[in-house]
Amino acid sequence: MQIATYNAAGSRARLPRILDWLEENQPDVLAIQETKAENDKFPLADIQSLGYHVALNGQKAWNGVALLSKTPIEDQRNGFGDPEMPEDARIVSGVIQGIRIVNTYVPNGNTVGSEKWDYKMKWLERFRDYIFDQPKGEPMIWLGDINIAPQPHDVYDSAKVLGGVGHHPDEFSRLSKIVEYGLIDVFRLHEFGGGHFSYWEFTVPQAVQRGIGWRIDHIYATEALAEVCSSCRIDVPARLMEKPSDHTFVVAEFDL
DNA sequence: ATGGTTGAATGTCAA
Repeated sequence: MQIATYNAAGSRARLPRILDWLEENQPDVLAIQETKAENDKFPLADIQSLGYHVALNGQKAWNGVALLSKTPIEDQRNGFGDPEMPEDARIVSGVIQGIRIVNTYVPNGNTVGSEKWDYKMKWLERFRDYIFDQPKGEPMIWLGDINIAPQPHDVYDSAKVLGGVGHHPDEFSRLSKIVEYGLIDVFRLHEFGGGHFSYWEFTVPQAVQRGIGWRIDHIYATEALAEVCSSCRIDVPARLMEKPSDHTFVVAEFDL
């Protein structure tokens, strides 16, 4: 089973990239973030025509997540389902082939100390409870744009950006409390070194070529699933194609 | 390097 994640930075603007990648790679599941479209504006028919079932949690202009699957998606759940939390479209989850798949677009945080930063901290704390509410012992995959590069070698220059958004101790501690549930970052089962990134800022010229990137798009799996994860790769060439997103695809293979 | 680029929406915000 191949499962992938992609922050599209606009599902309509990125439709050619999405369709090309689906046709070429034929993943069983693709989790998309930043669809930036209300559900009725998502390019549903184009994706369905490639044989995918789609679960949507969209909103106008910003955020928005989608879950694509070759097999039916059961028990779709959008958001936290918590009246205490804003209803911005950042979570879509469903059960695919018996596995609970949770696709998230974690808040960016903008600037350390800002209102958006405070929301990111609150969101991560609430998401810890969301994960811990999942039945223990059942297989689960959490993937998406995590907006945190948790280790020094997950960013191009840790010393330079440490303490800023995306590479801050307050993010590290909150992410740790989520994965304490028993979630394993499957990319790090296969790659131990630096220089592997999934996101490069639009505003940095030749960022990919210069290695100025971040690994903030992750795939986490519960232990039994992680044990059968045979590969996890980042599709860097897809970031170099025409009209790319600022992120690229991360894909993991599970031998089920 | 305090600008730079992009998307969605159409003035301006978010990333």
